[in-house]
Amino acid sequence: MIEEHALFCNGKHHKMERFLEVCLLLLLYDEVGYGYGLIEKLVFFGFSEDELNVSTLYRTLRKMEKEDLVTSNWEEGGPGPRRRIYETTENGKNGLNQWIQILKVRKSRIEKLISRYDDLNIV
Amino acid sequence: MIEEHALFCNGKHHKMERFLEVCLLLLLYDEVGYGYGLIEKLVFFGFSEDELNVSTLYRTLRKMEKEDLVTSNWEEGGPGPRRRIYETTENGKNGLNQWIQILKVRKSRIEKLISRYDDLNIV
DNA sequence: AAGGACTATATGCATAAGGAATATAGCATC
DNA sequence: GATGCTATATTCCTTATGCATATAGTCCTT
Repeated sequence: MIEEHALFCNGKHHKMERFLEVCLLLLLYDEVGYGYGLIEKLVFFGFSEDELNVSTLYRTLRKMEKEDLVTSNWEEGGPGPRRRIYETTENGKNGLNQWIQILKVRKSRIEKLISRYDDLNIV
Repeated sequence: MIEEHALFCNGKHHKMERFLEVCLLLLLYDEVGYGYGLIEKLVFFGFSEDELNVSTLYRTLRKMEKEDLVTSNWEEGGPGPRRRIYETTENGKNGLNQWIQILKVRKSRIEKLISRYDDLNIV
């Protein structure tokens, strides 16, 4: 019984499409960052450290670089392993603006659905 | 320039994952429905008639039936082509309850992101 | 009644997002 | 120099979804 429900709502497929990408654009808007370090900052947006997939993060950053939303450089000196430091491009900043509009639409759709659900008056 | 931004935010990939599925569960919660007819009702949730992909709709309904979230029967009599009439199962109703919780989380994440974006004070 | 328009459902092909596992490599510390 | 940690990268796979196309019955018009 419970297992069936778990089956329905299980897994990791509750991410909003490209939401990670938008979070990254926002985090990099006014300060640079690197892959591993960004993970901690993503907690702010509700990503738990184990929920967030490291490979997804790196793949996303590289993809965003290809699309000229961010650029990267290897860190000069510094302790520990080398870090690839990312920063947002102008193009990325414009893209963020547009994504915010899209997210507002998403939000209002969710609100509509929830309020209609509440109207059902389920016991 | 504008084209590049369009490139970033173009296409149809701004759907929330499995959002359609949840809308269908809600629409079928207290009254039955069939594929084509559900399209009109989905407008309520922000799906424009051309935005909504018909094949996606039918495929989604069939998938939900496989997962025992809905059941279907061919309509008896009635004018026009035969319709496959869907209704929600108990399992589907429980699933909806769970999805609502997930959507509340999604919503709060979006809100957090938007408010942080507003804090940037972009001209 | 033949043709065309419309309703309704279904399927094959392709792409994109993202998870799991694994690989590589430098640095730290003992 | 062996072990463990930090950091980045890649391969394989599944899922969600769009586009195009197929099928078939009904209705309307001439």
